[in-house]
Amino acid sequence: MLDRAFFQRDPVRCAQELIGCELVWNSCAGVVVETEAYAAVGDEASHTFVRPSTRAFVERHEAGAAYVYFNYGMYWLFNVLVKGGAVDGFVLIRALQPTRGVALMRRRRFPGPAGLKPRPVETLCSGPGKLAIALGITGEQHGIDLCRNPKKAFHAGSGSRIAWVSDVRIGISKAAHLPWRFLAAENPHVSVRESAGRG
DNA sequence: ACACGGATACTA
DNA sequence: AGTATCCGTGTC
Repeated sequence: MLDRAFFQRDPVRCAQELIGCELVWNSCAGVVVETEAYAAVGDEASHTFVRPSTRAFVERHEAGAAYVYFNYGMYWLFNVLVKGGAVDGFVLIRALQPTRGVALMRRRRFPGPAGLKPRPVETLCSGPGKLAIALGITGEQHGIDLCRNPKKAFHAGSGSRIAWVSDVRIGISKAAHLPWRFLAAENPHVSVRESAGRG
């Protein structure tokens, strides 16, 4: 399980090194294949820029705390607090390659009677809203310590370190030019492929 | 292309 | 109270 020291560095470096790690969430798990870094200071796209409540969250929680928030009236988005390095911030987990609990993920993502054609595994966690549904992450887990319980934690990736590429952040209207999105190279489980000419 | 839908932080 | 905004997804 990744310890607190892992998250006591700057968010960009954490976002890079989380690629290839495994996120374990109860009986489900997946390899992190897409992340984005946000800085707590000077980053217009970070909640800390406009929300006093988020700035208070940074103050009151330790590195490795889960920051879960509700967006677009429908989706929970899962971040981890990074604190204690050169700058504080968050890493948004944007996509996973499922490794355990795939059947349960499929039930959560596509409830109701089992369809005649099952959705491909690449669609289960290929986005921040999708992976929260697939893992069962909600606001109930907001603020929990991800360095305490191995059943809700990041774990070092098995085998060799996965190669990542960087790209601009997506889905935001401000400070989107920063190359703070990181993806596992040529991985079909990411939300959006890297734009041309990057890496 | 568009609808879906709620928390947060503004203005007043 | 009313308004603008928001790190998204599925279907049109």
